[in-house]
Amino acid sequence: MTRQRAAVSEALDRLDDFRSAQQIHDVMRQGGDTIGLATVYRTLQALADHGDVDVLRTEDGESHYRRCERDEHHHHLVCRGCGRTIEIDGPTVESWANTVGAAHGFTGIEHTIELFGTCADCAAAAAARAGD
Amino acid sequence: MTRQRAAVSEALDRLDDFRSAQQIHDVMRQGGDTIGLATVYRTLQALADHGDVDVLRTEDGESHYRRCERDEHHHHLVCRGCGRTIEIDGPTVESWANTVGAAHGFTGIEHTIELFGTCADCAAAAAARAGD
DNA sequence: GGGCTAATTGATAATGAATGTCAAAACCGT
DNA sequence: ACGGTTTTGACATTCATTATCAATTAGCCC
Repeated sequence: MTRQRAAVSEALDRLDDFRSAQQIHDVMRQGGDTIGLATVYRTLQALADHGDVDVLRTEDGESHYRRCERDEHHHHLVCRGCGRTIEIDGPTVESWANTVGAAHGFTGIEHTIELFGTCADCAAAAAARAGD
Repeated sequence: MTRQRAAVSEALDRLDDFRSAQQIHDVMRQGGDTIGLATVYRTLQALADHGDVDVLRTEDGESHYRRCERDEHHHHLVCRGCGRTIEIDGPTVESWANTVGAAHGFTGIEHTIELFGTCADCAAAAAARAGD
């Protein structure tokens, strides 16, 4: 463990929604950390491999990272408006995925599941704006 | 409809698994079509917007396209070995997604679900190789 | 602490998918 | 065929990510 890796980990603790590697790098520099962009990328990837951060591929192909709270396999429900993220587990989908895969003779099933929606706060805000 | 758009559509008919825009462009050129890369990108995107092709984001951030067989919303089960793709629908997951979203006060739920596995043929081939 | 070796860092260059540009070419109703 | 609009495509550009590699640092034995 190096100073830089610890700093990335700390930065992730302060942030609580998905951010790109570059955003994390910017935040760290503004917070006074001296760290190179390449190192941020490397560290985030290492953390992701280790299962310490969640990775989300945005629609335009960027990877966004976020400290994950739980160790087990899980998915996300992300608000389109504010980016608030809720970690969810789904025994239902896990078994569904395996069943569907097995039904077609597939083994070693893995799955990618992400949910997007508008959270109650953002929906209320949108309604207020529309009411003006 | 122009000659180029028709050609892309035909190329997609011949291909039956997910290919990148560049691969499709290459195949077309080798097949004698005269078409620019930019046009392939534009056409694929238009087709995707129209729901005529499925888009899959690979792990390294590339978009892969494939003619889709059914009109309704559906997901994919893709073989890691040979790329064979099976289109699946999942009333189970659809309702699960909405239920989970609603439970957290989210509205307008959308979801991304992809399944990956090893198909029976590829599993058999792997077993044969291991047996040597 | 001093010294040693291997791993890590970071400025910069390179990569590569995807998009913007814009003049030339193709389309279409008349 | 004609004029205006749309589309095309070679090329340049953007931008996230990865490779490079010399300089720095971590880990460790004494």
